[in-house]
Amino acid sequence: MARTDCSGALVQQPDPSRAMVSIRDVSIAAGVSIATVSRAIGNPDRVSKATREKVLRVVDALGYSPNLVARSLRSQQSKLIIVLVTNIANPVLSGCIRGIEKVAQGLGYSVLLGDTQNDDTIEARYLNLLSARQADGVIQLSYRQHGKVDELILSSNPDAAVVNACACLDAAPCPSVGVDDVGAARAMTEHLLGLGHKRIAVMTGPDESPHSRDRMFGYRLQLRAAGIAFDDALVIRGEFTMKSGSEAAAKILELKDRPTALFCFNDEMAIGAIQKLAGLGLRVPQDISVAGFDDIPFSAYANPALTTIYQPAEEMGAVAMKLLDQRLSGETEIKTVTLPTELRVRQTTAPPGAASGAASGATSGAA
Amino acid sequence: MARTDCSGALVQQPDPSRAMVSIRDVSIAAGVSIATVSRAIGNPDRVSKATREKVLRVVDALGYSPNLVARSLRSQQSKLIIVLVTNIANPVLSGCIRGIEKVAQGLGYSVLLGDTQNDDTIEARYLNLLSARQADGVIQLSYRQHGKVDELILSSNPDAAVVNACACLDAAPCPSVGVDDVGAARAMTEHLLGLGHKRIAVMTGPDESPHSRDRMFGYRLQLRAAGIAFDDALVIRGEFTMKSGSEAAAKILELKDRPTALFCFNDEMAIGAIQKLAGLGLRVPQDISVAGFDDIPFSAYANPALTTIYQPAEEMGAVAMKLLDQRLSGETEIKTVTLPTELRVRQTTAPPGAASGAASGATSGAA
DNA sequence: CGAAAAGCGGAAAACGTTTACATTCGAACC
DNA sequence: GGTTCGAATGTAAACGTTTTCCGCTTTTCG
Repeated sequence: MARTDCSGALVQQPDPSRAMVSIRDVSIAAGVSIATVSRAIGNPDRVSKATREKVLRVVDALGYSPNLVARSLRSQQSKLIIVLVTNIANPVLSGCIRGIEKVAQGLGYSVLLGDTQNDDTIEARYLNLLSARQADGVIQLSYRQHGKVDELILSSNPDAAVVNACACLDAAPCPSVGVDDVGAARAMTEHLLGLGHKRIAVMTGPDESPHSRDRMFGYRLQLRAAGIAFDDALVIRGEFTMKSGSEAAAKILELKDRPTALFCFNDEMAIGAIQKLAGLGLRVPQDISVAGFDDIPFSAYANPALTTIYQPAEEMGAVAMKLLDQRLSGETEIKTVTLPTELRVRQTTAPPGAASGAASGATSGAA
Repeated sequence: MARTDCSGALVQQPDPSRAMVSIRDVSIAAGVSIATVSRAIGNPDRVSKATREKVLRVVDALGYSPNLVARSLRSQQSKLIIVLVTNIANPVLSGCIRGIEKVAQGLGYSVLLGDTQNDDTIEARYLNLLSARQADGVIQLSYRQHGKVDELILSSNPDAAVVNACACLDAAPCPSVGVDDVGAARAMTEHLLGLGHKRIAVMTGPDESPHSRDRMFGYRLQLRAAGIAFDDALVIRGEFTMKSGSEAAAKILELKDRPTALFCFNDEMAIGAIQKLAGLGLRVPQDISVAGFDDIPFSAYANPALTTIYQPAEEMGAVAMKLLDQRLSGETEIKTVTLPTELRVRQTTAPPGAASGAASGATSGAA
């Protein structure tokens, strides 16, 4: 009897019996051997046209779809890749994931996402899928550096199909894609210096993070280039979250000679900081300029719109997936790709003590 | 020769030979049969203590880890589940995913994330993993209703292991978890009415979205309860994005009798709308109140902080995963779980024409 | 002390494919 | 017309497990 689903459409039921139809069923129904069915599907030129069509008709009629598990077992590859990410809610990382997925589609891979939550146990669980042959490769998408990936995979098997993205470029003994954190931080510092700021505070993430380290390095380099002495009192430590940015911002007011600009090492921090500064009666950018890093989607819509550094997240993901595919195809060279960032000047930065409201507004937020 | 990884640690190499070590290798090295090795690992009580320890020692020494593909083939389950999501960058959905992952961990499942980008082809690709036995079940996490899930899976196999989350509760012929959109929209409308607003505009998402439909229904219900006639001119259509919210906000000013409040059906829209309204010279909430829906993390840090409806995203994910597990364990009853929402009054809503700045500030954003 | 029961471990089938090798058959070549 | 070659298809091994069915040894109990 014909069933009607909730959308009201009349639906065919190719396979009335519950049991899964296998290649054997197809071979019997088509009157050929199992091998011929397999060939008709995977190597169409190895069977005659007549046979191929007959088989494909039966495949259709029976609603057969090959058991990928069996195929994996036999062919020793799963066409599955794992993406390890410390925090799926991070906009940069999720942009990167989207880039990975898009390229993976085209290359015939499915993407298994593992949210490690910065937990070694969970990370190890996912990596186990690699050694258990349930996945072909791994893209590591995170700030953590000495996790299980290094330990479990690369050290015991330097040829493992691992690629690094959105993390430090130099340390990992595997192909990587990322941005020039040092250069980008220099550009932002230069922008602030160019506006006339002399005392520029920075808000940094955890010391272990290579991003913290590299951005700090860029900041110091550019200060030196401008002949301004680095002042450790202007360094505020926090985490890469809005909450932490909000909390840490209070320390700004405690400084005796209050800085006129604040460079936060990511946008969430900056957004949290701006909220707290506004609550404390400081106007941004009139009383203090604030800059971020990442250009997450919300930054363009923040009020005022955030000056920040754009990272090509989606493109990083795309490149990472391509690198992984090359690796899986036998490429052994360890490539490192650096993608360009872009300074996006919006409304949170202005000359110190500027009477006029917003900055020149060169790049408006809402595209 | 001992290798040193980038972190400087000296690393053991349990398996110097490149080839993967199999259960057969273990059985030979331990001097037992393959069956015994399998039992020692999977059914520890079925072998003697002495044998078990001997085997496990060898397993350790050789660095053996079972081939999950072979195990899947034999045991007919992959311990993999697929999460289909229309947009991974959506904060509600990524919160939900996190909830799924947490529960999945505990139940021994790994999570395969599929970003469908609202594309039927991609969705079908992922669903194919189900029929190909590469995955055990699916959690559909999206607004789209008549996609391939209904068509391919449920209609031809009503018992398929599919669970719906964050979507409409009534239509899907499968277990679901979600919130009471109608009730939540009523609560928000009541809040605005309670502040004294008479002309409340709404900004809705695509008409196909069950969220649009239900939230609109709640809005109208509450208007009627308050004896206020529904005015179609106050309905602005858009998409659930900041960009769309920003664009649609311009229409507010074109209305002849300008509304004093704007209820956006998600937070992104509201954030986009506020940005545009501010740009047009309207102060929020003094000149116009704005409310959102979802309570994404940024809303508490927006300036001013957004009044909105909190959805328990992570908990929805957790429940969805539990429902799926029940389904996979043979449960056939189709359960529907509704989780409570919460009205979070922040700074973007105030009485119409209020001279004072912000609202009472009952619930401050930064927790 | 003998028989039944229980504990332990081995042999082999099965899961559903892919593919190397074998077979068949017709066509082409000398 | 016989030999050779190539195309088309079939046979069966292999992928690495889990698990059923047995048989052997040891214990338990009458």
